[in-house]
Amino acid sequence: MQIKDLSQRTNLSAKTIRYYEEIGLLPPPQRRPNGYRDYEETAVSRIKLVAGARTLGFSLDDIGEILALRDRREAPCRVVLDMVEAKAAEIHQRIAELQRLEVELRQLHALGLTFPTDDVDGKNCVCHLVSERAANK
Amino acid sequence: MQIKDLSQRTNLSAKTIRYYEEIGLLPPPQRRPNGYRDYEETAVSRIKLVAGARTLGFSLDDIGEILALRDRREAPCRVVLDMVEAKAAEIHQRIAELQRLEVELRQLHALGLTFPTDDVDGKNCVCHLVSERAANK
DNA sequence: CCTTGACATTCCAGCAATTGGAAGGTATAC
DNA sequence: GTATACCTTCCAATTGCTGGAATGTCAAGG
Repeated sequence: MQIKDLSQRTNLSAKTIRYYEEIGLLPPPQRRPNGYRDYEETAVSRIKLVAGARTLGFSLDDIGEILALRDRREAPCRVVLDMVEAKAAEIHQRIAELQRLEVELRQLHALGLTFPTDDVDGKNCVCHLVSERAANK
Repeated sequence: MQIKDLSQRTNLSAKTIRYYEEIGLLPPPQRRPNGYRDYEETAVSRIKLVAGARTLGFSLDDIGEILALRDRREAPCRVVLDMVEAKAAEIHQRIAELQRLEVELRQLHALGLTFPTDDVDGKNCVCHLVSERAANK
């Protein structure tokens, strides 16, 4: 299987697949006499695991850990389960932060509307409000 | 004013301030005879604007735009107001994405718990579920 | 006078996860 | 022979810093 085929079957670009190989996530495949990479069927499932984990928000580092377990013939399921839980918690927290930020932006916008919009020095407009944030936070 | 003083008054590291200068967000300050940067009072408000905008989630590119307006003596308030609104919308969308992701992670975790945790080949455990995501999304 | 410490300077490298492009080789069809 | 669609490697860019190395400056204290 050429890299293009693998790419199509996993929805990852050939570029990305080569990159994963470079950083050690994928074992270097056999090469054809012409130097082309020649993948076996097993590469598909390995990459699918990587791609699936990526879309769930896991870092390549995390994924490397999972694959390392599998390569040592230890079942990674327990670890993956824990990681999934941790990632959910992490995202939960990230959401909370972003929600706070959104509220703040909306408030800033509302307040900014009550100010003139032609204040070059920013002494009395939304820009001033932005500047003042630095000190308060 | 030395860079350290400026750093303390803006809560940005000296490293960061130098970096901002390097990418053109801050004008190169005067130098003392010994080569040290010597800032004027105006630098404080400029950096505060940058820092405030950063904590609101704006990119340095966005901020560069704002500062460019100000430097041309055009009031940036209108533009900033629009940017604030756009950023709020952007974050709103990001939150929605993350919420979908969190739900998915929680569901995956719940489902994964019903599977054995000692499946090395990943044929029947949470790992398999992760792999399958790639094809479906 | 010398040393110590806290400043300052520049430049180089690295993080994460790709992506883009250049420069070149190869395989297949027409 | 040539067009095209692959393939290869390597280098650079993205974003926003941060760390470290190597070096210079300045003030205080013994």
